[in-house]
Amino acid sequence: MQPAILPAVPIERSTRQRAAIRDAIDAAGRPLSPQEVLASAQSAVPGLSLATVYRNLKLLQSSEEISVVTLPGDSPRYESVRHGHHHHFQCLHCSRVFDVHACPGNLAKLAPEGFTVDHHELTLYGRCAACAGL
Amino acid sequence: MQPAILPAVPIERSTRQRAAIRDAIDAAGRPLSPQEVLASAQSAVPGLSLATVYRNLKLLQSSEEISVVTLPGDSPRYESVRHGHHHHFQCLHCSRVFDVHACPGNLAKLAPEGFTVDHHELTLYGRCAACAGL
DNA sequence: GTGCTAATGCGAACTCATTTGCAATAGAAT
DNA sequence: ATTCTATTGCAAATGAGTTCGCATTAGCAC
Repeated sequence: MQPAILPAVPIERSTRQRAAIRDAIDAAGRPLSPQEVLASAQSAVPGLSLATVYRNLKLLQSSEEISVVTLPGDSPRYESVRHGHHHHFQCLHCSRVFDVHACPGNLAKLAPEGFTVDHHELTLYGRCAACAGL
Repeated sequence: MQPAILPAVPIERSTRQRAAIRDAIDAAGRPLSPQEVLASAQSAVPGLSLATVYRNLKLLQSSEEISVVTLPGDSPRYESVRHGHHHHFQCLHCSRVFDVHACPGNLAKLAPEGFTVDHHELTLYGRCAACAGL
């Protein structure tokens, strides 16, 4: 239940697989699912396995290069850490997730009396630009 | 991927179990997990099983008495349908979910160019009143 | 009360994302 | 080139949540 406190552990070696995974996430500009990472990184490393994607997603989190994006009712996505506070948009048609660099802000006051707000997650749903006409 | 279209199917019989489950959800005033429904409804029907809770959660959804609340990175909760548009608060300490009857509103404009916003989900995180001092 | 069958309780089975064991491979320091 | 061991690919295993098969129980119409 206690979330593990992950010190920024240095990664030991540099491998083609890890580079491909890192590049896929950096290049995407949006949070990717493990499957999406696999598909994208396989164009650089065809034999790449899903287990390696998972292992590296965990390593890259430990080294604080990527962060997890959790969405209501869907499995986690991963994105580069550089982005500051922002939210997400999920397309109802293709299920892809995009960044939304805006925030309604000042949501603490929405909570009931006696509740303390620490942070918040906002997810917009609709059609992404690519799926708009489909 | 296509969400099943559930017609409001009438429930055939009324049982003690179903009544207890319905009452637990109605009385809670906040979305409950299947386990919470079980625990609460078992005070009325001690022998109640989790399978029956799941079966009735599904039935009560079909009959449009309850709706599902999905949260980032957590399993679904269930609540009475009567509430209108609202959001949720999850306590970081006890994991319970509460209703937030407020909405920042007008979020469609936050989406990127070419994106269409259909609806949105907002989840606040922090300490609930009961866990404030813990 | 009788009969029909929906609903229940139990445990086993399933789903799906994620993790792990293990032998083989390949960074990188020497 | 050699050595050491982190990393990989594969397949099997895990785990949490949810569903299902089946014999039994219990609504409800008659």
